This record gives sequence, structure tokens and C-alpha cells, in this order.
Amino acid sequence: MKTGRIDVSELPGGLDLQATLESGQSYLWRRADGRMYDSDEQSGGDAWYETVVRLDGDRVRLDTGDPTVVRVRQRDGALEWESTTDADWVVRSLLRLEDDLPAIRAATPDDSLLERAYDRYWGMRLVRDPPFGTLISFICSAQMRVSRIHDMQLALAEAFGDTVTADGRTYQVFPTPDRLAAATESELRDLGLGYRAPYVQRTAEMVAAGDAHPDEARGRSYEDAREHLTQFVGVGEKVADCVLLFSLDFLEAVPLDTWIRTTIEEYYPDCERDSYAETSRAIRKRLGGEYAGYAQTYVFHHLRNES
DNA sequence: TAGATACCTTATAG
DNA sequence: ACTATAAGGTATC
Repeated sequence: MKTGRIDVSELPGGLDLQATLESGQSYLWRRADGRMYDSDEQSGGDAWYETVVRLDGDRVRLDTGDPTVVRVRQRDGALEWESTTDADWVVRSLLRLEDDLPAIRAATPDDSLLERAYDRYWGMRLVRDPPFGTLISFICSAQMRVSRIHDMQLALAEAFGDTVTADGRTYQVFPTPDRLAAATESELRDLGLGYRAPYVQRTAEMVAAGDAHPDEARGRSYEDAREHLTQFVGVGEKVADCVLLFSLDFLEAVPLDTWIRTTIEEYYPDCERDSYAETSRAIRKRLGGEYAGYAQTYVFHHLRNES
């Protein structure tokens, strides 16, 4: 495997790799020691994380291109990586290392909750995951615990994904749209997906048939893009926001999940409205607009770890 | 068009 | 041990 190092001190705002990958944004990375989401926050300070992406020219996609293993760990002031290809740009893209965290924080309002969250997890970045895997994993996220969502993606990869070998180790690749489209509802239920099984199968079928692709939300205005993604089965406004934020570069997206709704009740009651769309507008404005999704992610991780 | 309800499965609380 | 409850919601009526 090829290797490389990225000096963390050169990244604007640094990096907290563990917070980035264990904050419930991405379900497509795995911790090599298998201890993802162990409650002990210190235990994974320099753990290796690994994923497999498909590279298509200069873009990271999950449904086309050759499977590429990417491993990263943060140690001694550096982000170390290993990969089956020359992956410096891939790592920078997947972990959004170009984001200027101080500038993003400066664009959010002075607010004691946000200050606490940003201070505690400073260096946490949003991820830029492949669209199809993000779409499927967040369809699976409905009424699920974070650790179980993660386990479900692993189960999908083991049951329907290709394998790739590097340095004598075998890695499971997230399934392609074809393979998931060919799965039966009962096969998916056997993996524990429950009522999400037909959603996953039918959405995969839409993508495999070429009827739609989550990438097509790019280039639209934020609210149009969110509406566009709800055409997929099992995708409502909340899941659409997750795909926009964690995959498609819409940093203003604020997924209104149970945590954020509770937060709004408690800290921003004036932002409560009677519809998702209106509440979304109000809270996005309150969290600073353009980078509201960053604020949301820090607050989500902060509050989730307190209880 | 808004509002209530069913839905799979599992971990955790009581 | 056993039951109730909730988990990063959505589709359907």
C-alpha cells in the first residue's frame, strides 16, 4: 500500500479524527479495532479507521470505478494514511480537510451552547461521503441507534458487497446499486433492516435503473435539492438533509432529528414552527445560515455525548 | 392539505 | 426474568 502524512497543524482549525468519524455523520468508515462508538472517548485517540471508496476519475463515488482501500489514523500531530492508490487528495476530500474551521466558527453567532460544543470538539469536521452509500445508510437510520445503523451498513457490505484485498487483508466494499436492487425484501429483513428493507431495495432499484441518482441534487438551490431527494423511497425531509450535508456539500442543511428538535425546544423555542420546512428556515437562520450544518453537527455530538 | 397511525427490530431502563 | 419504551422518520390513510 502507498502511504502518506498530512501535517495537522497546516489544516485551518486542525483535526479531531475520532470526533469526525464517530459522531454519527458517517456510517461508511470502520474502526480497525472494531471499537467504534465505545463510550470511552479516549480509547480511540490514535485508532486506524478504514473505508473503501470507488474512484471515478477525479471524483469519489460509490457506484462506479475501482474499489480503493483508504486507512487513516491521527497520531503525533499528523494524519497518516495508507491506501491502494495515491490517496492524498481522496483523504482531503473525504474528511473535508479544506474547510476553514475558524472562518466557519466565526460565521456562526455567539451563543453559549455553540461555544461549548465547538470548544469541546474543536477540530471535528463534516465528512464528504459517497452519495449512494450515504443515501442508503440514512434510509436505514430511521428510528435506529447510531451504533446499530453502523452495524447494518457492515451487514449490507458483508452480504452484498464485493471484497478487495490489500496487504493480505480483505475489505468489504459497500454494495453497488445493482446488487442492492437485486436483493429481496426478505433477505434485507434477515439483516435486521425491518421496515426499511423495501425502502432500501426500491431506492437501489431507482438508482440502478438510471431513473434517478442522488448526485442530481447538486447544482440546485438548497430547498430544491432537498425536495428532489425525497423522490427516493424511504427518504423524507430529514434524511434528505443528511445526504445534502454529509455528502453533497450543502453545509447549510440542518437535519431536524429528535435531538435537534429537543434542542430547539430547550434553547431556541422561538424557532419552532408547525412544519419541517418552516422550522428548518428559522433554525438555519439562527445558526448562521451558510454553515448552519456545521453548528448542528457540533451541537448534535455534544448533546448526544452528555446523556 | 394537515394530522394521526402503523411500522421492524433491538438495546436499555424499570 | 419480563415488559415497556425509544431509537438521528417515513409512508399511508
